[in-house]
Amino acid sequence: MKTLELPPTYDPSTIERAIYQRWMDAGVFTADNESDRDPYVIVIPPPNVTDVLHMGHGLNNTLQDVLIRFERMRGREALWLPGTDHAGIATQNVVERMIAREGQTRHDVGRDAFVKRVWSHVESKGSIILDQLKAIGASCDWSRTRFTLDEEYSRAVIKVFVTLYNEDLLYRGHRVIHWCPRCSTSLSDEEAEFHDRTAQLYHIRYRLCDEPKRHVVVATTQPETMFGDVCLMFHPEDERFSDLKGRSVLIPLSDLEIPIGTSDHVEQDFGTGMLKVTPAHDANDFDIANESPLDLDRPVVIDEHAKMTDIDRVPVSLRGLDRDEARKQTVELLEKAGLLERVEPYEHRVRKCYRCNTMVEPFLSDQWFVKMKPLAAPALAAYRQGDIRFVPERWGKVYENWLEDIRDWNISRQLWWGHRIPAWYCTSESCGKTIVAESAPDRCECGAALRQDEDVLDTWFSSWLWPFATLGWPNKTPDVRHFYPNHSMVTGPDIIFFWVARMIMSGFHFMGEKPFSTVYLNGMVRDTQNRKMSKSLGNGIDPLHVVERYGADALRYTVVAGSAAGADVNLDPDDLDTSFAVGRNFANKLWNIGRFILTNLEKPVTPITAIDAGQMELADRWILARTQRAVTETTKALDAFRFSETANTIYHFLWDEVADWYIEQVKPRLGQDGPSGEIARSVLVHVTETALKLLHPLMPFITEELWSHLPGDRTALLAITPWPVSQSTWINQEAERRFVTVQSLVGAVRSIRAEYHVPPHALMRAYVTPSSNDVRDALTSEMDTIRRLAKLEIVDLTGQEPEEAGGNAVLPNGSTVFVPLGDAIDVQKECNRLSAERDRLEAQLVKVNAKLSNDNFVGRAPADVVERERQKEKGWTEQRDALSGKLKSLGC
RNA sequence: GGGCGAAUAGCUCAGUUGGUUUAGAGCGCCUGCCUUACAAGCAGGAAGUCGGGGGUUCGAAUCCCUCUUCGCCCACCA
Repeated sequence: MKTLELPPTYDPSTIERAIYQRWMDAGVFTADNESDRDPYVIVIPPPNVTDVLHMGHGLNNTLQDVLIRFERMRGREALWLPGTDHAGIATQNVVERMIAREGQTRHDVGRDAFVKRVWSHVESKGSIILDQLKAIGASCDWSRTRFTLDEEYSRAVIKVFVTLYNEDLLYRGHRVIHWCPRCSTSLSDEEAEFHDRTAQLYHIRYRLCDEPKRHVVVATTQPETMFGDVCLMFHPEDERFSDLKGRSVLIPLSDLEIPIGTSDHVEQDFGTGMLKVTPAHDANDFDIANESPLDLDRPVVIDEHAKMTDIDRVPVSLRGLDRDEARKQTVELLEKAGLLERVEPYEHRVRKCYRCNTMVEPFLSDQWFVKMKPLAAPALAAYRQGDIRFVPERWGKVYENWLEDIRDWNISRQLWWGHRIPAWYCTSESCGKTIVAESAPDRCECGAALRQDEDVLDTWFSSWLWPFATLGWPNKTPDVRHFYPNHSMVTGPDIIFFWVARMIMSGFHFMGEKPFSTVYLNGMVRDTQNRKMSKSLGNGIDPLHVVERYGADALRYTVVAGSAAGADVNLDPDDLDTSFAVGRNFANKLWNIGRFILTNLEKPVTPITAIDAGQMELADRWILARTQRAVTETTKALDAFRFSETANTIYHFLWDEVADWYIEQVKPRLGQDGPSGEIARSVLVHVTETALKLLHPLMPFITEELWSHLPGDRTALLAITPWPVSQSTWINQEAERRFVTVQSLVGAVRSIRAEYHVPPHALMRAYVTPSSNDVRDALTSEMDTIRRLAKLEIVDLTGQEPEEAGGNAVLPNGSTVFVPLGDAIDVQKECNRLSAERDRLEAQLVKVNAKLSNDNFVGRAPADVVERERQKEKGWTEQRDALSGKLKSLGC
């Protein structure tokens, strides 16, 4: 037996570190790929190496750890695979900002030196992230930690690129993509996020060449792109313009002649119904120009720095200007020339870079794309067949809609930090061959030298392989065989498109099987104003800070209890005491329960299995039954990903039932030598053990610590102790019912004492009229408990009440309680209370009577429902009659 | 333009397929207690026409319709 002494206050900081070390020393997090046990695998959504973790990670990783610890205790071979993401643009931006402070750009530093610089930054940040995960108790298998730019992982990424290319699912295309002028890279559709914005809609006059007095008005939000116009288009059925087809107009200011054509894509109702087509600066215009029978050029008038180009089409005074300045000056010039008809405010959406919030520019360039339609098909089918399930379900629809009209994925980025694209171009102009291969060939077949593509891959093009590349794929490793597919994926709904959907696609394509079967989408952590927590808003909460102040368990409990069914969790960054009070208080309560038990277990404890159930008291049978209910409910809730329900179930079991009732009941028994004491100690230890097991996935540190102090052999860690099974033999409805009677009697007496302000230490008498023999037996067997907890000297069960004034109450089962008050009673107050009570009962009786006299109800409702209503009616009638009697006796 | 979500006590939210609920919890509030595990505690208590309106049903916070207010996602009306 270990020490029975615990420090009076719970100090998480010292305990948590030591406990984590014990888990590591015992190797309980390390998964065995040769185990006979059923695997259970979660791969971590790899945090970006750029930043330290925030509260959102705190929530996300706590939920994963809850699942992993639960399944580990259940006997599965649990693997939680940790790692980090190189986060292409985000990380490159951070390091660029660092060297900008030194007055340099990445081009000054040079590619190799810059990448080296990023690596050293990443190595320092990456270890902080892993330490943070350990601090919140994450039971990851650290021996399998991965990074998306690891050598082995990179091989998988390159292999995937080459494979898709050879399968004709990946190609180099020339088209208009989203370009971030600040990051100077292309972006995928998902990376260019929409933002609402009020802009100006400029109505511009284009003069007709063959009829100079007449002009055509075109509405646009971007007049500066007009120099890149190649034609105007109207809808073929638009009669307003039917005479214009085949004629031509002059671009204002540059006086370049462009034709007028028709296209189905033009909306007749928008603007003037006439569209300016600027193929190099609008993806739709690019398509329209491609489809058009007209022979159209694609002039570029805005460059990669969002400045006007210096081609002939652009007026000299505008060349080299930034896009905003160019717009301003273009509008002024138009106004001067009398070519601006009007300007109106216009609500629309613009796309911004998801990393730096800069407005993206449509930009015509060569990029690599993945053909997504063929990859999406099996991913869609799997969802529709129910092979992959989303929790909460609604996110499945979001996933489905996206896959249904998925578009090709631009995967090349004009960055230096990332996986270099494995494509080489022949430097001989006459040959011009492109070679895609896993390793660099020396020369082109034609003998000329080769030049590797300068670009790197989208960071998501590596993370979409995470569920299997982390296991060693493309090698057929034991890990791949044993741990694929994974089981649950726990992440945020904001990356369903970026990551979840693409993982499912790559899983089917490269592994022939889904990567995981359940996707749990946790909510966002928000502040009191419902804003996302972010660095820029300064409303973030550092998980480490919370761990230092209140402990990891308090943090974990708080976020788990607050996250019902994927709902957002609100926390106040300015008031951590309040935000984490629930977890902190519960941890403290738990600690004190532990302290009480340990200081009261000086006598030997008999195993529960050796106890004669026939000698148990009512309270023992009751708490054992409640314990079994807690086991069943907790297991059910965890199986269904109902995290907050799990938290609530254990909380109320431990606090309301174990602490407030059972411990109070057994206090006098624990030190006794006879069977009553022996049983109390035994049951208390059993109940505590079970509660600690149930709570361990949520609050691993404090439960492990308390576990180690409990009597018995504690060499085995709680983390790998088998999950409690439901023992139906302990379920005892009779005991539960009877103990409720005891609870309600004690409660009723306490209530009467409080109402009449009876001094707390004054002993009183209670006269009870039991409504049945069952109630009488229950109260008789628990007489001592009732006397002690309700501070009574006499409990009279004869049903004979003395002729004096007193307070009374009716128990839920219809029994009545009368407590004489002597001089303390306030007759008027008591009369008011009783008549209010009777009125309430009358109202309820009216309702239930109506229900029961309704043939429809009696005939059609299930028999047990009807029976319940009858019982209600009976009980309430008795209560009402009893009250009437009381009122009369008080002379009201 | 489509789609989704939210609205329940002063605050933050539970309420799983309609019926073991006279709608719950935590915080806050009121009353009384430093009862030798815990004042981060104990006991008792007040507080809600479940956003408005209509419907289905024997029965609705729960299902349907509609309106109002907020939030999110998607979409080639420039």
